[in-house]
Amino acid sequence: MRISALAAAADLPVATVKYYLREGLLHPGVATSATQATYDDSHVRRIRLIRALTGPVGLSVQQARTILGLVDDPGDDLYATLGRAVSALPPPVDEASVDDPDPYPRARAALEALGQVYDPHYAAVAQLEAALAATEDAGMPISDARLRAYGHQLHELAEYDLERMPQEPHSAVEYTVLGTALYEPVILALRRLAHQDVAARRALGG
Amino acid sequence: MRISALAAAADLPVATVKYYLREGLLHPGVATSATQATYDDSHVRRIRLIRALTGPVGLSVQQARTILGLVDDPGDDLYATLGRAVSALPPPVDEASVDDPDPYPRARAALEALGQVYDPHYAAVAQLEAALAATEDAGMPISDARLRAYGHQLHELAEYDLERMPQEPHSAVEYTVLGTALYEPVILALRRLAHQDVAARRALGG
DNA sequence: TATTATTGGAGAGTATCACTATCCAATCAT
DNA sequence: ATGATTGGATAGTGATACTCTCCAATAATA
Repeated sequence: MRISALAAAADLPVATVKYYLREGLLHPGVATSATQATYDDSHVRRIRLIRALTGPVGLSVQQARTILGLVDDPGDDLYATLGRAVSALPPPVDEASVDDPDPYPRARAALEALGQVYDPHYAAVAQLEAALAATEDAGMPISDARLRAYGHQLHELAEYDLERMPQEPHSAVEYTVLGTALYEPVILALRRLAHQDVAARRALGG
Repeated sequence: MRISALAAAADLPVATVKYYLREGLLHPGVATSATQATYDDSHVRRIRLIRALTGPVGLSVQQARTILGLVDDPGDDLYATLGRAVSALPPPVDEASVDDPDPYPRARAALEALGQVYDPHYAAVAQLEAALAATEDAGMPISDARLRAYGHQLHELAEYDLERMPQEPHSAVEYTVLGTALYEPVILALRRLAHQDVAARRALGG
C-alpha cells in the first residue's frame, strides 16, 4: 500500500497523512526506494486512532503524540506511565510552586473526605483543584455532599474498569491509557443524556 | 470602577477586558461620557465566570458566548435551553443528513438498552454516537455490559443533580446550564483519581 | 523505450483563535 | 495647563492544524 492508497483507506488527504508522518504520530512506512515506501493495515488503524484522539477526545496533535508515545513505549512502571498520560490530557495545569505548603487545598479536602489514596504529584490532583476553583469562581461551588456523591459513583465506575484490566503489561497500559482518554467523552455524553432522561420523566410526572 | 480597576480586580490586562467587551461576553459598563464608563462587581463576577468557562471547562470564546447568552436570556422552555447549551459544548458534532433513516445506531442501541427516554435531535445523542464510534475506530469498542454499567452510575448522578435543581425558572436554567459545563471537569478529574486509588489499593493487595 | 503519473520529503502558505499592542481624540485628575 | 487615562477601532502576534507547491527520483503505462 502506497501513501495515496493509505490516504484513501483512511479517507484523508495525502497532505494530512504526510503531516502526521512529519509530526511523528504515524510510523514511517517501509522504504522501497528513494521515493517510495509501503504502508499496511497497522498504519490505517493508527490513523483511525489519531483521528479518534484529535476528534471526539479533543486532544491537540501535541497531546496525541504524547499519548501514542506512551502506548508505543510504556516503560515498565504502569503507575508512572498512567501518570504521564493523565498529565498530557486536558485541562492543562501548570505545576505548583515548590515552596507552597498546601498547593491543592480543595482537592486535598475532597480526597480526604472520600478517604482516597492519592499522590499529590499526580496531575489529576491539580486538575481537580482547578476544576473546583472554577466552580467557586463561577459562583456555583460544589458542596461537600455533592463531591462525596460524585466521588462515590465514580469510584464504583473505576472499580468496574480496573476489574477488566488485562493482565499482560503492554495490554494493560493500552487499556488504561486509551481507556481513560477514549471513554471520557462517552461518560460526558451519557451524563448529559441521563440529565435529559431524568428531566423528561419528572416533567411527565414519572 | 473604571476599566483599569476592573482589569486589576480580575487580574487581567486591560486589553483582554476590552477584548471580552468587543466579543460580547462582558456587558458594557455604564457610559458616563464619551470616553468613560463605570463597571461594578457584577462585571468582576462575570469575568470570573468567563475565565472558568474558557479555562478548566475548555470552551472557546465563541462557545462561552453561547452559554453565557443562554444564562442571560433563557427563554421560557428550560428543556430547549438546555438542549441549546449542550449543542454549544464540545465535542462539536455536525448534524446528521435528513435522509439518513438511522443516523445514530450505536447511541440508539445504547439508550434503548438503558431504557432511557431521549430526543434524537438532542446534541448529546450525536456526541454519544461520535464517542462510541471513536472507541471502535481506536480498536477499543465499549462492550454493552460496560455501557450499561456506565449508564446506570451516571443516571444515579443525574438524579442527584436534578433533585437539587432550584424551583425558580431563572435559577434552574443557570443551575442546569452552568452545572453541566462546570461540573464536567470535576467528574473527569475524580474519575482519573478514582482509577489511581483503586490501582494503588490493588497494588498493595488491599 | 518514451512518456506520463506518483512518490517522499522539504518548505511555505492559510485560516482560525485568543489575545495583545498601537493609535486616537476626548476627557479626567492635579 | 498638563499629563495620564479612557473607550473604541484597527492591526499585529504566536500557536495550531492543516494544505499547497515544488522537486528530483522512480513507477506505471503505452
